[in-house]
Amino acid sequence: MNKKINTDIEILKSLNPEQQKATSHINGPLLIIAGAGSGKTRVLTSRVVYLIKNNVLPWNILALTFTNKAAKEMKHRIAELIDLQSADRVWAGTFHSIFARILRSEAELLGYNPYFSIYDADDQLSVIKKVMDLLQISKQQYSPQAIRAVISSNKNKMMSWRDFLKTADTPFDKKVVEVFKEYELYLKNTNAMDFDDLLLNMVKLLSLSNEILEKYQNKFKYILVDEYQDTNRVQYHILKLLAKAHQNICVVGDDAQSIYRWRGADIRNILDFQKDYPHGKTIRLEQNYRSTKTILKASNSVIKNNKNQIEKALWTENHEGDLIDVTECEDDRKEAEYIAKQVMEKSNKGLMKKDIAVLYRTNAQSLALENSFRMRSIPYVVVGGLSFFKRKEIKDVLSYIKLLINPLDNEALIRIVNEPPRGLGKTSIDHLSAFGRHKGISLFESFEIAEQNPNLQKRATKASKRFAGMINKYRELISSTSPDVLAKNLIEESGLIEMYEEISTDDSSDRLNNINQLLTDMSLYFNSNDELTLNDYLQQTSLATDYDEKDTSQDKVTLMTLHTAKGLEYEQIIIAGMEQGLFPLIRSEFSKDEEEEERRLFYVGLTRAKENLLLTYSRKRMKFGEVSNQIPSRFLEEIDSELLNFPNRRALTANGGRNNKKMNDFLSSLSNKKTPSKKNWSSEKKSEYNQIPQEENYSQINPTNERNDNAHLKVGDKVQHSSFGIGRISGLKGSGPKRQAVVRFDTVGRKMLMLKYAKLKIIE
DNA sequence: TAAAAAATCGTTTTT
DNA sequence: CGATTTTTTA
Repeated sequence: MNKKINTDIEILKSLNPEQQKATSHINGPLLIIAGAGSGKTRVLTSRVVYLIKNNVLPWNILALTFTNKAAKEMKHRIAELIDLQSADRVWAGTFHSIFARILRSEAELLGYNPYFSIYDADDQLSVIKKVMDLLQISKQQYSPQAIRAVISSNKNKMMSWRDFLKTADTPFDKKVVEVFKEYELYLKNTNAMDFDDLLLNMVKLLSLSNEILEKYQNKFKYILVDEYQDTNRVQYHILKLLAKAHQNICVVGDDAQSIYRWRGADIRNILDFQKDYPHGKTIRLEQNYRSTKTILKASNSVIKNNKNQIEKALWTENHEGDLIDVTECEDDRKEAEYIAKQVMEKSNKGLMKKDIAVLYRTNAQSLALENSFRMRSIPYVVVGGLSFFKRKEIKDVLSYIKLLINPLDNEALIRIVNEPPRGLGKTSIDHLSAFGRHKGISLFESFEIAEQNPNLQKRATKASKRFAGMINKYRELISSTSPDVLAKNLIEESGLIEMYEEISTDDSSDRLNNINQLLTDMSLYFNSNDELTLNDYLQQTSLATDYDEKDTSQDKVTLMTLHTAKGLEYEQIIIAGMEQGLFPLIRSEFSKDEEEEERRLFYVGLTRAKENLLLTYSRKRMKFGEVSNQIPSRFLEEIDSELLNFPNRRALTANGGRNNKKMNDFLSSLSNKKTPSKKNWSSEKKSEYNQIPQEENYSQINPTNERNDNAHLKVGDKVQHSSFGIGRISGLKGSGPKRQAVVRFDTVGRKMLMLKYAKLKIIE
C-alpha cells in the first residue's frame, strides 16, 4: 500500500482545484456542496482512494450511498485505482444494507435473533391490516395505507407510539396510535424489522452502552455520505453518534436536488452541518462538466423560482448546445408515439439507444411508452416499477425460505400456507392463530400441534400437520445441504411449480419463468462463495432494487421515473407528461413546499441531460379510465423562452387550453353520448385548474336527464354519511353519475365521495 | 373451501 | 381502466 503514496499526485492531477481540496482533506468534518454534474461521485471515490493511500485502513472507512448500485460502482472504481482486496474491505453500501448487516451480528443485544426478517412496505401493510382486524378497527373507515404512512413518518422522526400519543388529537390519529402500538409488538414477536427499524435500531444499539458506541466509532474512523440532502433525521442521529469521537465525517449533497422530503428527508441535516461541526470545512463544487450551456441555463432559470435554497452559481465550460425541444401532443398515446419516433430518428442519426432515457413523474405513465416502443420494436428497459423481488410468485418462493429461516415470521407463513391451495383457508388460519394466542405459542407451533386444537376440522388438522412437517423436514436439512439445492427441493415439494404448470396460461408461464430465474440466480449466488447462507441471500434480496441490476451492455432505451434518474446522466433526456397536475403533481397545488420539491425534481430531470433535452406534454390524457383535458405544466413557462424550440408556445401564453375548455367539454360530451354507458359526461378531473365555476359550466350543457338525488348539494352544506358521520362539503366536481363531493368529516377528515354511492343526507 | 362474480378502490415518488 | 377486495354461489 505504501509504495503507492507517491502516486497521490496522479489522483489529484485530473481534478480541478476545489475537487482537489475536497479529495485531499483527511481529518475533520467536511461539507461538500456539489452542484449537479460537478463530479461529486468522482470526488467521493478519489477521497476514499486518497485516504487509503495515506494509510487509512480500508475497513475503517464507512461510505454510505443512496443505492446499492452506487456503492458497487464506487467499490469498482476503488478496485481499479488500488486493488480489489482493499476495495472489498471498505464498508460501502446503503444505510439500510450496512446497518442490517451490523444488526444481524448484534441482534441479541436488542432482543431480536440474528435471523430476523426484513419487511418491506407491502409486508408492513399486510401486518397493519391484520392488526386492524385484531383491534376491530374498520379498514373501510380508516385507510390502512394512510395509517402505514403515518406510522412510518413517525418512525422517520424518531417518534414512538408513546410520543405520538401525546400529540394525537383527531380520532384518526388516536386509531393510529392503537395500531402503531400493536404493530410494533407484532413485529417484535415475529422477529421482524421494517425498513425504518433498520435505522432506528441502529440508534438504539449505539445508545446501549459506551462500549458498543466506541466499538463502532473505532470501526468507522472515516465516514463519507453521498446524497446527504436526502437523509432523514434518524440517519442524521446515527451519523452524529458515530462521528462524535473522531469527527472525520465528510458529507456530499446538493440541496437543489433534495427530492425525498416526503419520505422523511430533512433539509436541516445539510443546513445544520456547520452548526454541528463548527470547525468543519465547506467546499463548493460549482463547475458542471456534464451539460451544455443551454441546459444549464434552463435548469438555473427553473430552480431560481424556489425560495428555499442555498445560493450557488453553477457554470460550465461546455459548448452552447442545441435549444431544448418542447412538443405538444394530442393525447398520451400520440405522445408516446411521438417519443418513439424521435428515438428512432436520433438513433438513425447515430445516437446509441442506451444514451437515451425517457423520464416521467408516475410509474403508470410507462405503459403507453412501452406499448409504442414495442410497436416499433425499439429495445427498451423499464427501471423500477414493479421490481422482480416484489412480484407475487417471487415473494411466495422467498417466503418459503423466510419461514425456514425465521419460524416466527407469520407474514411469510400466512402468505404461503395456502399457496398452492392446501385446504387451509381463512377460517382454519383464524382458528390456528386464536389457538396460538391462547396457548402463548407462535402460529407455526400451533400448526405443529394442530391435533390439540378443538375448533379445527379434521381435514384442516391433517393439512396443518402436513405443512408443518414439510417445513420442519427442510429446516433440519439446512446444515447438511447446500442452500440452493435445499431451496429448489423445498419449492418443488411445495407444489408451487406444479400449480403454475397446471394453470398454463400466459400469465402463469411468466410466473413459472420468474421462479426458475430466481432459482438459477440462487445457484449462481451460492456457487460464487460457499460461505454464503440462505440468510445472506434473503438479506440481499429484501434490500435489493431492480435498479441495482441495470445492464449497460445492451443498447436499450431506459424508461424510469424522475426519482429513479437521480445520480444518472444521458446524452438525450426526454421528459414526458409536462402537464399541470401531473408534473407538478396535483397535490403540490396546495402547498408551497411540495411545489418546491416538484420543482427540484424537474431540476434533477433537466440536469441529467448532457447534450439534448426534449419535453413533451399532452392535451388529453387517459386517467382513471377516462379522458381528462390537460394544461401544459407551469414549469415550462419558467424556462427562458430563448432557450426553447417550442412551436406551440402560444398555447401557454394565449391560454388556449382554458379558453377552449368549455367548447372541448361540450364536444367531448357529445361524442361520448353515442355510447350509452355510464360514462356519458366526460368528468372534470382537472377542475381545480379551470377558472370557470364548475356547477354553472355544467348545468348549462348538461340536460338533467340523470336522476340524481344529490343534485342540489352546495359547497358549505352540512351532510350526514352512513359510516363517516357528519361533515361539511368543501368542494364539488364532476357531473352526472361521476359527480363527486369533497367532504370534511368531523371524525375521519377529508374524503372524496362519489355522490352516486355516498347517499349523503343534508342536515342544514 | 374455492372459484366465480360483483363491488370498490385508487395514483406520486422508494431505501 | 385495472387491480384488489368482498360477496355469492357451488
